[in-house]
Amino acid sequence: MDNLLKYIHSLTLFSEESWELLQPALSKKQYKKNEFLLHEGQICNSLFYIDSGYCKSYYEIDGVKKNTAFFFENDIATNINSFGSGEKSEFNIIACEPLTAIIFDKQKLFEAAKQTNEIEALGRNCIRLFASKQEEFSTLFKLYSAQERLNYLEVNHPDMVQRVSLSQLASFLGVARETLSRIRKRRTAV
Amino acid sequence: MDNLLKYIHSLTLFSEESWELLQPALSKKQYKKNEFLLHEGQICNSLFYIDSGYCKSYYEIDGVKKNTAFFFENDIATNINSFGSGEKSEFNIIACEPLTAIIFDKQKLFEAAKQTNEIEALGRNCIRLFASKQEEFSTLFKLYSAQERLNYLEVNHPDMVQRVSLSQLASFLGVARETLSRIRKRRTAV
DNA sequence: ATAATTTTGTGACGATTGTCACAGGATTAG
DNA sequence: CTAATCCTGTGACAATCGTCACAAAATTAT
Repeated sequence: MDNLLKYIHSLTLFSEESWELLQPALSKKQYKKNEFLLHEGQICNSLFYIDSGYCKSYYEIDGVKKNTAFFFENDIATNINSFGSGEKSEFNIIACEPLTAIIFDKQKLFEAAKQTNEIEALGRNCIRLFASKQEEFSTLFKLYSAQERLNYLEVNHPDMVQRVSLSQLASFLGVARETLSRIRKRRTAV
Repeated sequence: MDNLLKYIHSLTLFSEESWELLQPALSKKQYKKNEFLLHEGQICNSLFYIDSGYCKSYYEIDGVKKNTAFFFENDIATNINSFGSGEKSEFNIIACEPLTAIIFDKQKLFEAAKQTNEIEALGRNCIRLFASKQEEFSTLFKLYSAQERLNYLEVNHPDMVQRVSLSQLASFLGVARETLSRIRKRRTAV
């Protein structure tokens, strides 16, 4: 739980008492590679703090998998829409490596948040960070070409480019695997 | 303020007392067409509830304006990253029509939220909705081609397609104006 | 009402991308 | 270690898209 506590302190003021009150809402879980954190059709009642390993979210449309996000250590993974509205998830979240997550249970988190303002603020900050991240990647597509998007990732998220395979990254960047391979070739040639 | 109150009630439980407590954080403002709600370089200390009219967010890169979002009646417009972190905004929000907004002041909203859980829940819900919307549009680019994206907007956001001019919409969809014109031609021909 | 400005449509052409196909390299399982 | 599987690179070709240019249409200002 050390990483999580550091993460929380980086976000907001958090007393030891709040930390104690938060405990009932938390549970640690190990996932094998290719194990689902969230399955299409499920309702998402959790925030997944990624302690080690990484996972991705993807839609499956006509049998084709399309990656929409990657979540690494110190990220919160969730389906924010399903989590908030109680609707079924339209996408999957799956471990790409052996993964350890600390799971925030929605119901228990809300109960804990009633008891102290700090937990409430934590929840709000997590959602806000999540929204910022979505905004960042959403913007990428409107501002930049495929080549510039790769460039952006290499500068701003080098870990992603290093850890995620080309095929998987291509899907996230919204281009064909072959295209990304050629973009990379063009770039390194320059 | 009628519209806002309805909007709030659609989101969360809200007593008359909370409504009273919220008032100091609210102010109504009229914007002319092409007036800025938020300017690049400013820190965003507001949530803008759009009462009437609509606005857009856009980046200006090398003199070229790129639209990243449109906000219509009953939407909340803001720079969620700047609002949360206090960093300067990298983009603008500008009225596309004469516009009436009800502005939530960050500082006063936080003070009000300390007094009642309902206001706190309202703030959280606004941010969550905002995150959902970002996620929705972010996903569009990873799942669909330009033509399919237009299709999606026509089905799921017909108001946007109707009210926003082709050139402006093209920028939002990440394609050239000419391309969108041709896509539309192709589609109506079928 | 008229002029000025903005928006849209379209042709031409080169650049980029998607798709199919296949081969070589890397990784994983047994 | 060997076989099977997955991942990556590349050629060919068609489809799509961006850019430039200009004219027509629509909107706005005077």
